Amino acid sequence: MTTATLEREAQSRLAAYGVRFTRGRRAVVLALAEAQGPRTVAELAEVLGPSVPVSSLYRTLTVLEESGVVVPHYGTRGLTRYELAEWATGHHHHLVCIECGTVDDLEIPEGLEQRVEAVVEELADDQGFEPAGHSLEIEGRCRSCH
Amino acid sequence: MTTATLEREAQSRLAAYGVRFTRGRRAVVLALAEAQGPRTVAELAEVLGPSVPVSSLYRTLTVLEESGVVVPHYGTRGLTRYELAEWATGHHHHLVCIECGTVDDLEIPEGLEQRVEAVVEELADDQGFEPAGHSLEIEGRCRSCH
DNA sequence: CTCAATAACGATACTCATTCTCATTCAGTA
DNA sequence: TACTGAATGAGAATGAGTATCGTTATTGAG
Ligand SMILES: [Mn+2]
Ligand SMILES: [Mn+2]
Ligand SMILES: [Zn+2]
Ligand SMILES: [Zn+2]
Repeated sequence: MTTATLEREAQSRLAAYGVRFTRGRRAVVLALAEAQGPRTVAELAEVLGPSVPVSSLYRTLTVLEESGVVVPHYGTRGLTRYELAEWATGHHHHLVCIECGTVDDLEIPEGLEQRVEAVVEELADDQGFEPAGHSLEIEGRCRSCH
Repeated sequence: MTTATLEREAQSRLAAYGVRFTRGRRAVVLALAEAQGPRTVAELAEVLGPSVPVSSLYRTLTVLEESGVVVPHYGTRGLTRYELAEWATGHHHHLVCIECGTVDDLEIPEGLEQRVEAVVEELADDQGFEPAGHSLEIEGRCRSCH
């Protein structure tokens, strides 16, 4: 997805939610587009510098989440991470380092993906659970933490 | 697994880690054994009552985690949950309610489990990642939150 | 273009889950 | 029983995340 398309889509979702696509919001969306996995507020603050103060960063991420532009990820100790929603990234999974906490994106083979989805539908139904998505994460030690 | 076996195993792991299996630690292990999914400190405190003060509960869970008796679960906003490790529960997955945050245990068919494991090994290897486990979670709305 | 009206921003105070500290109590051993 | 390190528990400290509120930027009517 090109940057222009990404911006247009984000713009449109924010508009549908009834808010503007401001400079700060654009900066956060673009920073997340550069990332190879979900990012913490601290990591984003590092990349963005003082142009987006931390209090604004938190508020921006909340707005982006509520408008469906980003999704939160809670897979690592004590820290919430954010990434662009699946309309932007495509469906994918994660490698989570249990040592340093970094999270990287990961694609899995289409065949497995389809079987996972089938099982998700079936099991969820059995339990009176209304499925909205699934996450498959591989936990272990990343290259740097071996 | 019987309560007696569970206690013996927990005992042994704590001993290997060099600490005692005290009354408070036993109470926490048994409370987790009763649960149908990972539990927050607040939920455990509710069940355990004042016999295990919150500051002790946190410390106890840290010790149990370090000795391999319990594992943390970070799948819901802002709260860490704990459950008995897989040697006690068997390998399983979770249903996570995106509305109320409750998490329930879930078994998946053996066939899928094996395929997931095969893919985990293969993909992790490709990425120079040393896999230690995986988690497959179904997100959606639970019966009470439909 | 000017001027309200409204949205967004940013510094700061606050909340609350979790961790730390330290004085006290407990358990194992001689 | 007395000694000693482990464990406990009350409360203080920490820090990620949220709420507040005065200021600034954007919008659109006139
Ligand atoms: Mn991702
Ligand atoms: Mn579980
Ligand atoms: Zn790592
Ligand atoms: Zn629910």
